[in-house]
Parts: sequence; C-alpha cells; structure tokens
Amino acid sequence: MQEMSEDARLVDALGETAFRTMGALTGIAADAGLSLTQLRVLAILRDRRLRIGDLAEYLGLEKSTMTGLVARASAKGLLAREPNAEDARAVDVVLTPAGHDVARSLEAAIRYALLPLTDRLPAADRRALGALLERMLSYHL
Amino acid sequence: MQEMSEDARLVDALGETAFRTMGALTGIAADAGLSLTQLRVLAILRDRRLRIGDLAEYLGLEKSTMTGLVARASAKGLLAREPNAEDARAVDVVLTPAGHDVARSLEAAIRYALLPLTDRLPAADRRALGALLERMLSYHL
DNA sequence: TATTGTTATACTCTATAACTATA
DNA sequence: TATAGTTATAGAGTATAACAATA
Repeated sequence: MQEMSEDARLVDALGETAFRTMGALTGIAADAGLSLTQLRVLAILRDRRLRIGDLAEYLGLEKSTMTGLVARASAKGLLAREPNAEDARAVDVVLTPAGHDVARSLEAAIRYALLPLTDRLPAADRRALGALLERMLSYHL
Repeated sequence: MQEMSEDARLVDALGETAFRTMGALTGIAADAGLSLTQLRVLAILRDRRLRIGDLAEYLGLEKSTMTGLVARASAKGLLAREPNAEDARAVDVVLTPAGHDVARSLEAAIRYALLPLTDRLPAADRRALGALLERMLSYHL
C-alpha cells in the first residue's frame, strides 16, 4: 500500500469527521422528530428573521423546497410565517417560543452527543483543534 | 453577549466544518448523479465486499433501505449483487469495474473540492490539523 | 424458531415547471 | 417585465411491518 500524503490524510480526516458529526446531529434531530435540515433551520433562526428565499439560499435549497420545510415545521408549532414589512410578496420566517425552546434543548443535546468525540482529547489539543478549525473556516469564501 | 467557552467553540467549529464538508461532498455526488449515501457506499466498497445487512449497519440504515439503494446503484451499473458463499440467504454487494472507475474519480473530485477549505492554511497548520483530527477519530468508539 | 433480505406502504426531502400576486 | 413564493408533480431516501427463504 502506498504512503498517503499529508494532504490526503487531512482530506480523509475531514471527511470522516464530517460523517461522524453529521451522524450524531442526524440522530439528535431524529430523536426530536426532526430532519437534519429542520435542525439547521432552527439553529439559523435562533438569532435571525429570514425571508423564505434567503433561508433557501442559506441552505442551498430551492424556494419550493423551503415552502414545504417551513409548512411542516409550522405544523409542529416550531416556527411561524409573518408578512414582510417592506415587500408584500415576501414571507418572513421566525421561531415561535416553542421553537426557541426546542432549539435550546437541541443545542445542549449536540454538545452532549459530540462529547465522545472530543472529551478524550487533552484540553490543550481541544483548544488547538478549535483554533485551527476556526482559522480554516475563516478563510473559506 | 456572553463569552463562549473553549469547548462550545470547538463544538460549533466541528458542526460548521461538518456542514461545509458535507455540502461539498453532496455537490460532488450530485454532479455524478448520485446521492451522498450512494457516494458513501461506493467509498466503502472500494476495498471490501459486504453483505446487505452489514452495509446497512455500517451506514446506520435499515436493511429495507439498503435494498433500494443497492437496486438503484445496480441499475446504474456501479455495483453488483452476488450470492454469499457461506449463507444462501445472504447477498454480497461488490463494485463493478465501472463502479471502481467512478469511485476513483470521485476521490479525486473530493480532494479538489476541499482545496478551498484547506489550501490557505499554512502547511504546518494543515499537518497539525490532520494529526489532531486523526487523534480525535482514533478515540471515538 | 431465528435470521437475511425483499416487498408494500407511507412520509420527508428535493428539484423542475407552471402559476399567482406584487414590485 | 421581473421577483417572491406556492402548487403540482415526480424521484430518491428513509422507516415500519409483513413476508419468503434459509439456517
């Protein structure tokens, strides 16, 4: 077997980390009766009010997809549709109080679910890893 | 706004990294006319022959879900179903030559797609990040 | 009897195309 | 005319439950 380059190892590690992390997040969402996309919507709307189209763009989805996602989450009482003040065609999406509660408990569940992945790393390594990831993310785009 | 703890920042960075990485992988899969799950199947089967049930367990899916995934990928000529030598009830899944070709080109596309995320990080940081991620992944499970 | 996988069914996610209302 | 969002439709992914074949 050929030796892997440092870069190839980083790419593989990034991919594996992503799959494990997403797996944990998917499980948490499923426990709450939500899809991963709906978990993302809740997380995004915690500190924002977005129009349907902006939400779709943020998630990389079509507007028609957002219509359904918002409809299902609204039916669960997690978010609400409100008219946009400046454009009568537009619809703002906001979290309901119940949605905020769920978002808060999801955040806690995520921290807890990722513990097995992080807690055996020495504190110094955790700090170093967090700093490196933040630096990497700050470059992108 | 309250200061975030180091651990909270690590968890957030892990989540953000996961979403960006999965986004890139989803795009690559879509360009090849595949879902993210099918991309995973191809990657897994590159160096293995697995039974339907083992594949399902590996991916955290139900066997009935695997039946459909394998059927669709088989219809595309990417993998084949073969009888298991030891158990007449079982079905082995293997990559076809075409499947191996696609898997190989997907691997290259993934490296390329993750470049924007990694290439502006200094070489020393890339090495350090890869090593930290590998250490973290080695602990889990 | 227990296990492997398939089938039938239902729901969610997703996109494309055609449409309505507003700008 | 162009844009924001919805509706209709269709395909893929997913799970549950019932089933056939084999162990």
